[in-house]
Amino acid sequence: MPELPEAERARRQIERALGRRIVAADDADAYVCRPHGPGEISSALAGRTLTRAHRRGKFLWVETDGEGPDLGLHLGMAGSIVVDAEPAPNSWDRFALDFEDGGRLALHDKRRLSRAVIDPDYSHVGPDAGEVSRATFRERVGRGTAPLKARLLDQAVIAGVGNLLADQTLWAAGLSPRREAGSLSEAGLDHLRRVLRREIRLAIKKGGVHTGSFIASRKRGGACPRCGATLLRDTVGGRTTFSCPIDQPG
DNA sequence: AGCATTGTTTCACA
DNA sequence: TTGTGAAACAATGC
Repeated sequence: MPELPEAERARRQIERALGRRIVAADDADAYVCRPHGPGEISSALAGRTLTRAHRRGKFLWVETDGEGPDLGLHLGMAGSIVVDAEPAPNSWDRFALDFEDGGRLALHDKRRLSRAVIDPDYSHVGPDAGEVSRATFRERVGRGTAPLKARLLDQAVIAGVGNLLADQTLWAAGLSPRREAGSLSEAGLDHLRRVLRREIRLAIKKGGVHTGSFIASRKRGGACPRCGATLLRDTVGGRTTFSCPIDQPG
């Protein structure tokens, strides 16, 4: 599920764990915790306290007290953050922090594409899609010959837009996913940014990108919620893409 | 059985 | 430089 709205909800979960002393970390999954070896994250965090939870796009990091390191977290394709829940027998907890008070913060992921890293390098990540200024959005998104959707999905351009949010936003803005990014006018870019911010805000409020008004119809043979036309399915930017041939002409 | 998948990174290639 | 496509990663669901 994780796109920007899910990552923000995860950040808010992490906030519930601030101020509690860490006893140990379960970092046994060497793939999720790469490049760290077993025990490395645990020894880096034991005795520390989480102080602030941050997010840019889908990338999360948590500060620790004093000279402690940051803990970087990413939800990958299917991860979520669960605080103070009993680990079920067959829970897919790929990483966890155990607190002195008996509580627990778990990175839950049926797949294993999520990440936990000490002092993550997020220098390649662009400005957050929900906070980027109008001027910055214009100059970063409104350039190049790539399809507009590919531009939106590029986390180095702006951070946080995933496949579903991209389709939802482009549909709501009436723009074709294949539209050349650099061909949009300033007014067009401003409109796109407004729509994107609205969709992000709605998705955070309603519980995730899957609540988008377009997403329920986003399947083979689905009909456009606005005009009823059969949706177009193809591949843009390497990802399966649905759009309305009538309402997203260009 | 086979294919698709809400993400990221890397690499070959145009 | 810029962009594209594919592969790899892991595991589940249809």
